[in-house]
Amino acid sequence: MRQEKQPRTEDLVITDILSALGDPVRFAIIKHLYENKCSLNCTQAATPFANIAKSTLSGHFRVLRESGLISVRKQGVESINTIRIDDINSRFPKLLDSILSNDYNIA
Amino acid sequence: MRQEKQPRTEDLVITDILSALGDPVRFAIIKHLYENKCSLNCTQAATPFANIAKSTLSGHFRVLRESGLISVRKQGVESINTIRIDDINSRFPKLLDSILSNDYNIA
DNA sequence: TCAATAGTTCGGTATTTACGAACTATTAGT
DNA sequence: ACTAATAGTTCGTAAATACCGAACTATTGA
Repeated sequence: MRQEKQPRTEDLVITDILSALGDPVRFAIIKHLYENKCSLNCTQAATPFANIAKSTLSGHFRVLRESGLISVRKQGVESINTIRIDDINSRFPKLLDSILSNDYNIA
Repeated sequence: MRQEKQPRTEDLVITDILSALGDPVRFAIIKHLYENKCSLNCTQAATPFANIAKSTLSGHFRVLRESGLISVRKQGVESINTIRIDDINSRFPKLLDSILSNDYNIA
C-alpha cells in the first residue's frame, strides 16, 4: 500500500472535508460510521452500494483518508476505517454534529 | 439569462451544499457573505481572486445558486447575490454557523 | 502450495472544470 | 437614437477528474 498522507489535526482543511462529504456515497459512509460509532472495512462499507465497483470505492476511501475524516489501520487482510471524531471536533467544533445529526435528503 | 433552478427550501440537499462549499473560492464567497451579512454581485465577489476568469466565477455562482446557498435578484445591470440564511437554517440548523463561524485553514 | 479475501493500481473512456472569446442585456453619455 | 461601458452568460476547447474492469499485491487459511 502506498504511503497515505493523512493530515495531522492542525493541518485539517475545512474545504477538503466539505468536498469529501459532498459526495453521496462518501457522505453515507461517514454518516454510518458516525451514527454507529463503529469502524468499517471497505467491503462492509460497500454493502449499501451494491453497484459500485470496488476500485471506485477504494478511491472514495482514499479521498476520505486524505481529507482527514477517517484513519485506517491494517488488521490482517482488511483495512479498518474509523472516523477521526476527536480530531475533527477539536479543530472544527460542532461541525460533524451539525452535518450528520439529522435526517437529511441525500441525492 | 437561462432560467435558474434554485431549489425550494424543502428540496435542499445536504451533499449539494457541502459540495458547493468544498471549493476554496466558493467557500470564501459564502464566508464573506455570511460574516458581513451582505450581498454581492459577481464582480465584487471576484476582487479577492484577481486571477480567476469571469466565466469561471460565473460558473461558481451557478453552483452556489443550484445548491440553494444563494439567491439572486437582478438589479439593473448587476446580479445581487444573497445567502439564503433562513432557508438553510430552517432545513439544516446550525450547519452554516458550525461551518463558517471559525478561522479555518482554507487551502 | 493453492485458493480465497481485501484492497490498490493501471489503462481507457467519460464526465467535469477552467479558460478566453464572443455574445446578451442594461445603463449612461452625448 | 447611437455609442460606449459594465455585468454576466454561453460556447468551444483543453486539462483535470471520476468511474469502471482487469490485473496486481498482500495476508490468511486449508
